[in-house]
Amino acid sequence: MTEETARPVIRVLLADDEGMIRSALAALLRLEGDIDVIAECADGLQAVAEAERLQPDVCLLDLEMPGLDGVEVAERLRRTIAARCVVVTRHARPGVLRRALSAGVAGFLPKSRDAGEVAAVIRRVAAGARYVDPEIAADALSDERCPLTDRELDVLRAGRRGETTAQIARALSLAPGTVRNHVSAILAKLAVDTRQQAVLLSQDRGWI
Amino acid sequence: MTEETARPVIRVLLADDEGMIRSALAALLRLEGDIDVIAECADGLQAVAEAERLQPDVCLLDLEMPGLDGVEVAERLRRTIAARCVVVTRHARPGVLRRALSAGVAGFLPKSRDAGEVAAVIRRVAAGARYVDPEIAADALSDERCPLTDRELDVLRAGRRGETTAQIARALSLAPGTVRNHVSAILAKLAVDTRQQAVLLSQDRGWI
DNA sequence: CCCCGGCCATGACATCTGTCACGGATCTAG
DNA sequence: CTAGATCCGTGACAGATGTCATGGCCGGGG
Repeated sequence: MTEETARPVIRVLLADDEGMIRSALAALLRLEGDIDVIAECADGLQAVAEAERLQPDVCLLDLEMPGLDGVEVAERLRRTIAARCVVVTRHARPGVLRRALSAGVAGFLPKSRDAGEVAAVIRRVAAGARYVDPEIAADALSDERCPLTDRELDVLRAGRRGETTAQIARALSLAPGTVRNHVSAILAKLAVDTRQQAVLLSQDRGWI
Repeated sequence: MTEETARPVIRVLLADDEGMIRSALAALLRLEGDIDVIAECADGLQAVAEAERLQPDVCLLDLEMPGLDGVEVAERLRRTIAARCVVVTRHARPGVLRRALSAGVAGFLPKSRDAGEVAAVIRRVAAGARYVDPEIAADALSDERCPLTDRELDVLRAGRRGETTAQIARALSLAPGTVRNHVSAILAKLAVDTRQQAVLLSQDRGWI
């Protein structure tokens, strides 16, 4: 980089629970002259803490992390620091993208893309632009929004591990019959036959 | 590398369905003087075809791939070419390790490890040694084997997406009552309450 | 040989789950 | 205010699921 003033070093925080990809991305980014990886985090809470401490220019956040996921991290950081966030995800679905954008995320990149693109996206985002993967963006335009009501999503979430009706009812302080009713509505709306299929479909779409 | 004769270049085939980690690993490995990435594959079938065509020294295989998974690829290659295989996985469970070792895999590395270790493992494996992640190996020694019978595993697999009893019965050419009986045995053995919990537990343990 | 243990398969029965019709609460539009 | 729409909560009913007892089939000992 010959023009340090025109292109100052971009300070990047990296968060991904998968050690191999985290370290690989960090190594590749460090090869770029204008990018400085100042922190590597393995979960969402750590990412928030380090970001608030170090005030990076850009946060590169994996979506799937224990504790807080990438979008939740971005949402918290929006209120406390000025960093711009890029969310990277394995399962890039329109629902997830919508969630990310409404959390103020500046970049959205599926892990199916080449690692070489990451540096380019970081530069664009650091320069104030937004970047959304074109393919996902196209999908998001012509897709169906989640047809489930809030309470139905609660029920689905409470039963996503195969919990029994009685357990869900206890967790949400409802009568078992009410839970069954919600489940019934969910199955009808999603046009599937069992709870498990409803859970899989909703996870696939990024609704839960 | 000053001694090319003592350390000839290791020809590596790389297979991972996640483009970002595949390209990142390829880029890092190419920085090593003694490693040559000769192929990058996105799924198991492609990996088998390319391996048989190019005869690599080492195959670095992701476990989770569409089509054939990493262990299945290793199993096929064992009979056709001399390449040694390293399996890399996100969910490193004792059951998976056992499956991998009985397929003749020479190296086993979870994705929680640092990307820098990959090159070292490739060198050791290429030199004829075996490498198994010490942490997983320790787990594998003191663990419980799958208590389910073959037929019970069939039923579990056939119902892993939330299929209905009737659908499972049709898929396996059984009476619905028989399927319910197997399911009942599964739930008792795994000490869980629903099919979905049984599926999740078994996937977690690497049994299906 | 016969018995035993494991696995697979089946039908009857009890329980759980999904469906339906209903009432109450809240919000919006007219 | 009232009508309509939407969502939440509930109980009664039918059908699917899980449990149990039973029998056939094989392979390994006594």
